[in-house]
Order: sequence, then structure tokens, then C-alpha cells
Amino acid sequence: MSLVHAILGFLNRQPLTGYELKTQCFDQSVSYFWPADQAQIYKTLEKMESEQWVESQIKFQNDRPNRRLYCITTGGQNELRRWLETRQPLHVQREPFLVQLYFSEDLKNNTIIELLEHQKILHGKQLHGYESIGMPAFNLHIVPRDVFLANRTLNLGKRMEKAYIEWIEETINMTHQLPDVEE
Amino acid sequence: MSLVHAILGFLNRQPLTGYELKTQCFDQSVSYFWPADQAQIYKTLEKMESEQWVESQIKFQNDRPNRRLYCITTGGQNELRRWLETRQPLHVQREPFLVQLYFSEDLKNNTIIELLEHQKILHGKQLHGYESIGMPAFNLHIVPRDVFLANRTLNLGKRMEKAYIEWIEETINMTHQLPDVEE
DNA sequence: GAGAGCATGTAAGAGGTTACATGATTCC
DNA sequence: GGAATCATGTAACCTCTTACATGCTCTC
Repeated sequence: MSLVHAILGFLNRQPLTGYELKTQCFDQSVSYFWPADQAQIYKTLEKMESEQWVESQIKFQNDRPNRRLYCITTGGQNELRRWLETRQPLHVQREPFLVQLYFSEDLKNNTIIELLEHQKILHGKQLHGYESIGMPAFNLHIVPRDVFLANRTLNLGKRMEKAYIEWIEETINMTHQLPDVEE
Repeated sequence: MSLVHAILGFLNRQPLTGYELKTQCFDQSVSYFWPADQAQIYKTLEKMESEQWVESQIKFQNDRPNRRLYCITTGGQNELRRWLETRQPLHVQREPFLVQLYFSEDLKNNTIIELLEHQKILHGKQLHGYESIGMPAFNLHIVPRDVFLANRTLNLGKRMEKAYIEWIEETINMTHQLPDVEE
């Protein structure tokens, strides 16, 4: 399960609380290929502690709620390493918009085009979001490994969005040429 | 929920049993953007019947198990139409391989490359599977709408796989040039 | 005074996966 | 004799989402 291993990956860099994992780790970096819900992070941390991959201690605070700080254990590091070296099978992807399009034969061309235009806007926003993440150009021979890898994951996100948008545009053009349904 | 609407889409063309939906509809056409599990199809059909979107009757057979044939109702047709005309939000996509890559900074270059090569094989097979689905060239002005739409969904699948594979190749090349971790 | 930030947690439910059970027939 | 096909269904389980609850502090 990737959530477990993403958490292990973050905790392998430094001890963190559930709150920090949510707001500073997941939401800021991996959310576009592995979004994580707050409730699930807390639940998963509990499960991971029972498996002894992490340990937690409470940091008391007077003016704010106490924090429960999680550290990775050696067991957790071994598990992370094992998983990182394991070949991943293809992940099942689902795309509701394609379900919609596939069954849209009775919709009018303009309705189909309007739905395609809407998807184009959404994917455009997504792409724009990726492009606004400042990733400076780097020299391959001196770039830190983690920066390189973060850059590569973001690059895939951008490519997929661009390919999707191109496909939408092509599909819109083709739909314009399609004989319409009768009223 | 797209499974419900995919089933409505199929039943809108003709009455079908759960078994036929699984083996002749989902597995043969939409599985690459909406795979459906047998157990879930049966569960969902039950739920859809309680919502009165479909009706079922049992067809008795002597030599084989009886069949429960489902028909779409007018309520089901209205729901399908409503959904088909509704703008879909972006669907959350998760990609375990990117989680893996993102945290692979301590792996040796060769290990990372080996994992990338494996993904390339998997995506190559996927692409090959799409390409082996015979979709003849068609004339936009006379093509049946359902054929056009099926063709377009498949086209997106191919594009995404091609873009993914290109990204893998580029990433492999770059990783070759990356200074390695120390042993 | 309202709302945002800090921080953890619970509860309920939706959706999907895996595995198993039945039992006749057909094919190798 | 063993496996595949036909056909439906149940049960347990996993993952993820949504909504809610607490209560203090700081800022506008």
C-alpha cells in the first residue's frame, strides 16, 4: 500500500506529526500522484505503529494542542527499502469522463463539445498548477538526487496533462465534423 | 458513481445479465478506463434495482444455471441522460510508481533504471494491447456515433501510454548521467 | 466578534478487491 | 480425469472520503 510507504519515505527524512505530514508533506509535494486525506493519515499512522514501523511520543504544549511526533524505526526503514526495490505492477486507473464520452452517442454534438471544453478547462488548470511549481533548470551532473526525482515526477504530470489537452482539442475538432443526431 | 452509469449505458442498448455485463461488456470494451469486478457488478445491480433504475426477471434454464436478466427502466434512462449531460469533475488519479520513484534517492542508479525498465515493459504491453484492438480507419462524415466515440476513448488510452513510455525513456537516459550514490 | 491556524481524533459510509461456494456441462 | 464455461451470489476485508468534535490562540 503506497500511503504507508509514502509516509515511511517522509519519516525517513525527519520525524513528523500527522498534521505536518498532511499540510507540509502530502499537500505540498506528492498530492498530485498520491493525495492523502487527513483522517486516513492518522488511521494509517496508528496501523504503522502497531506494526512497529514507526514510534510516537507526545510533545506537550501549553498554548496549543499537544503534538504526537512519529519517528521511523529500523523495521520501518527496512520495509521502506524493501518496497522501494520492489517492482510495481501497473496501477488500475479509472476515468469517469471516458465512461461518459463512451456512452454519449445520443447527445447532440454541441453538448458533447461543451463537456469536452469543460474538461479542457479543468486539465488546463491542473497543468497550470504544475507549471507554477517553481522547478529551476538544473545540471544533471551536480543536481541533488531528491531534486532530480521530484523534478521527474512533476515532469510526468505535466506531460500527461498536455497529452490529455491535445487529445481533447483533436476530439473537439472531429466532433464538429460529425453529422449531428436528429432532434 | 460511474459504475452505475456504465451499467445503465450498456443496459440502454439491450437487456443483459450480470454475467454478460462482466464478460461481454466491461471486459471487452471499457475495462481500460473503468474495470469492473464481478462481485461489484452484482452488488451494484441489486442497488440499482432498489432505486428502480433497472428491473430483473429470472430466465429458467434446465441444463445451465438460471439467468437473471436486467432491463433499464424509464427512471434509469432519465438518470443516465442526466448523468451524461453533467460536467464531470477531475478524477483523482494515484500512481504508486511515482511514489516509489520520488523516494528512491538512496537507491543506486542501476536499481532505479531497472525499475524504470520494468515499468516500460508493462506500459509497452498495455499499449500493444490497445493497438491490437482492431479499429479500422473511418470517414468522419459517415461513421456511426458509437464507433467514433469508442475510437476516441481508445485513442486517449494509446496517447497516454505513449507519453508515459517516452517519459520513462527520457528518465532512464537522464538517470544514466546522474552521479551515483556511494556504496 | 469572526475566522484561520494548530492538532488530534472518531464515526459512518461508499466503493473496490479477494476468495469462496454451488453444480451441471463440455472439451481436451 | 481435470479444466474451462456458464451463472449467481455471499463474506470479509481494504482503502478512501466526508463530516463532525474539541479548544486554544492569533489576526483582521
